[in-house]
Amino acid sequence: MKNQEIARIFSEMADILEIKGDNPFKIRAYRRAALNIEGLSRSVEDLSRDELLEIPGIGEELAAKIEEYIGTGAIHAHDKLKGEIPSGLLSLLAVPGLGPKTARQIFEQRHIASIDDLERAAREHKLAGIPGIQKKTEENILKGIATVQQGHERRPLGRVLPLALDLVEELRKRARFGAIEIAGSIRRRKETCKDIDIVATSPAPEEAMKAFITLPAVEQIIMHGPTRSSVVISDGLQVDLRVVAEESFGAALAYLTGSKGHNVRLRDMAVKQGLKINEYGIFREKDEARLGGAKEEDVYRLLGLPFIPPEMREDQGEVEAALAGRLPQLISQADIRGDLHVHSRWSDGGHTIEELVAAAKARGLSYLAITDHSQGLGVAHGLTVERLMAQKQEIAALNIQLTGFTILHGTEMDIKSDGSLDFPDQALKELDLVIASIHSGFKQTKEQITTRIIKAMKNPYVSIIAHPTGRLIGERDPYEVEMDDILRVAADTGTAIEINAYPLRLDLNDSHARRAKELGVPLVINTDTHSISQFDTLPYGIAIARRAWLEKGDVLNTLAVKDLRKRLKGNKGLGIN
DNA sequence: GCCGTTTTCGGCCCGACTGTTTTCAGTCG
Repeated sequence: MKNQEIARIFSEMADILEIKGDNPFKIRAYRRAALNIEGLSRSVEDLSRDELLEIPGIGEELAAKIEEYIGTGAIHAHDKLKGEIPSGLLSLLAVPGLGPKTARQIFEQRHIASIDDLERAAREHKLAGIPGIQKKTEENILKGIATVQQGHERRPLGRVLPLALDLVEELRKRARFGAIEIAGSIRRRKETCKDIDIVATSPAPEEAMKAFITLPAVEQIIMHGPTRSSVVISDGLQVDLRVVAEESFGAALAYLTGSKGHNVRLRDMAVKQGLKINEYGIFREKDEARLGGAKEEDVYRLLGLPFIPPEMREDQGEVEAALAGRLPQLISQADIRGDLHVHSRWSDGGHTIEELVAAAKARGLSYLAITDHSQGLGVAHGLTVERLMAQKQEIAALNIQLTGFTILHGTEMDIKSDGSLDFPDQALKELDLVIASIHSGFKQTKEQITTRIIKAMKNPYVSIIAHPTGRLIGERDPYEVEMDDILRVAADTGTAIEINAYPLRLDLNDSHARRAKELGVPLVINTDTHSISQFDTLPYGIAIARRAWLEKGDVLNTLAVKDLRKRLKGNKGLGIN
């Protein structure tokens, strides 16, 4: 996908323009374009000129540059800009606290254009004396370099969200708080987050801030003011706390939830309506009269917009959809009626089918598909055809005893490296549903892997493709796959694609899932449970679905089991409705 | 460079905190 490459180029062009001191609005235009291309659900290669122009923040000039890149593999204006500053100077911008103005000064006055040289100069106090730099700035630069070297990568939502909830609980124990909410990218449920933003009210703001900066987990205080403080906690994660008055809580929550692009859009709309939005409220421009701000809804209502759910606030067309009254009714966890991807002790799961059923019932589900691994996956104790048939008997017997709950019998069948399927059709047609997925040959070419998956989808018994890119966030890159081709074939064959809720998978991701919806691909949200606690990862799958603008009707396992059987591709099974 | 029920030209979101300053620029979110 060229999107990431083009986004990186636009972002780099913005950096260079900033170092050069170019028009700030032009710089912002490049940054906005970069962000929006990065979050796009389709590859720019597949878009016509008109479709490119529909992307927020892309006009004639940038559309032409995108086309130039697709055609020639380079953008002339980018190469030209790169020639105007020394290579290496850009790398200085990676140091937190060191921006374009200072970087430029450092280069012009000391001819420093690498982080190594910068570190040496700071240690030897050779930066002091540059306008605006004294001892303290040298120290901060050294701290910033340490942060860069430690690696400040984004972390999976599945790690950061529980950590954030713990911090909130800890804060409540240590100081008096009124409202307290996690904001930022965690609230938008981005799949990875680089910091934790908390917004709160307190009857004793100073006490609240004090409690925050003295939390046991705090390793470094970046800044500490009366309404805002930032710290770094033990594992290198930055945490920001904002404390505001009750009348401002909603405005602050909206502001700190972002995204930045979304906020800019709202504020822009406000200005045009003679209003002003900041983190303290919504005000009338002419007399500064406060119109609202206690509730987040105020912000949207006063702009004449319906409430936009946090997961959609990415400046990816949600403002336009809201204006047109076309906001989707996002799916919620309560809509999910069953889980279609569950492993039992028959393969590599930790529990018996009965235990899994009890856990699913306790969570309000009304059906479950037992989908143990197939024979080829030896490490997971995959089932032979004989064991699969024995399992079928067990499930049939259990179903007779159950009321108001149905166990579907399925398999998670391996798509083997050579593209063949691990069970013969005669076995597959005995099942209620068939998941096919890849567990080997990750290093194959994009064409090979795409072909393997497409071949599986063309099998009439394959109902679902699970975790279609195989990624493990932060641990294993997705394998190369032409997702748009996969999704088109899925739509043609009626094969469902899974959103795997396991926090390190989240596969499909949000932008692929949004594209799937556009193409009319049926989707399912599954936990891929191997142990009972994993049922509780469902909210992460829901989060991805909501970020993809999915509605209840887009997801098959919101259906009652009877209707699910009608919609799932493959054998309708012999089971009980 | 984008964008338009105020505009096709002239606007473009807003504030906290820090360090280095004698009143503010730079950076960040």
